[in-house]
Amino acid sequence: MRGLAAVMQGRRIQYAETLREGLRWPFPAGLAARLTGAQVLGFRRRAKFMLMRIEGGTSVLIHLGMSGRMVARGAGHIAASQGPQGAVSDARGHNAPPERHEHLVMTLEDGTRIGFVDPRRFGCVDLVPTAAEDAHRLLAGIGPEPLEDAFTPAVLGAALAGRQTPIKAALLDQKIVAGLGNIYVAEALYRAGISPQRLAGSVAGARVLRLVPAIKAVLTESIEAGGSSLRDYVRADGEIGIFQENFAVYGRAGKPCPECPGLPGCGGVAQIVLAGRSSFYCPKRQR
DNA sequence: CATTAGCCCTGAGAGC
DNA sequence: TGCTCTCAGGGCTAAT
Repeated sequence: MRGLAAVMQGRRIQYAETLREGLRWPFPAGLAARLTGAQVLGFRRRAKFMLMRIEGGTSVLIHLGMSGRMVARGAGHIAASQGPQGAVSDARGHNAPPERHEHLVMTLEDGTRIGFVDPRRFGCVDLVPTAAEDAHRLLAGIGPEPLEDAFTPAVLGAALAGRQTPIKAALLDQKIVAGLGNIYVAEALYRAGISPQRLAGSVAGARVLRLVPAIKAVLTESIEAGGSSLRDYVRADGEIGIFQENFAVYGRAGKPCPECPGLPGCGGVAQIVLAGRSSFYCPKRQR
């Protein structure tokens, strides 16, 4: 979102075009027309959704899903494309051929072209009145923002109390806390020394006191590193985030965790499936 | 109500 | 080289 804001905030969208009917859901009627000619007023984020305020009291709600990315190119911006499609890096403006899996294109007056690229099409775009952003059906009921001061051990502890589901599943539940995904849940639980299998209701006392700062630290550090770039994700400016280099457990099955450097009898990071998702943890450090 | 399985998609990598 | 199989930053919906 910060990358997009740097490119789009205060600028006017000269022309917008949808290149297919929709992604996860059909694009809202008149999306391209609403974007065309509108000035971009500002951005905010709620959970994993970006909200782009444009003229006319409208906001554009954007979710990148699993494989989505916003790509800015032309007018001096570095292309985010990679591989064989990299040849379009010096293409400018709206006449450039669409990148593979580019579904929505916005061209600014200076020729910058911003594309929503999403191979798996799990992402979504919708329009919502700016005055009622949080009333959108996809945002209603979402839990507290983990980086805000209001997210305290007391608040998380209350949300987890009585829950019989594994803490891993509870933290992925956006109604309990907003914006955590599979990677950051794994990393936060590692730092807090909590097993992903532990029942959520039993995460209390000292464990919640460790978990809340662990969540805040993981997210803050990753944002500072530009995010985590696995497979196809790149930021709007084409640079990749580098937080994946700091993963302690995610994707590191069998390798020693940072705190247990190859001790005899230690099998290293374990991988199990919880809530339908791969979970990585150190059985020695996480209880 | 709380929790889980299925499903929406394409692409990359592993194994044969 | 090419095929098949499995898995991947998410989250809605139906079933249990």
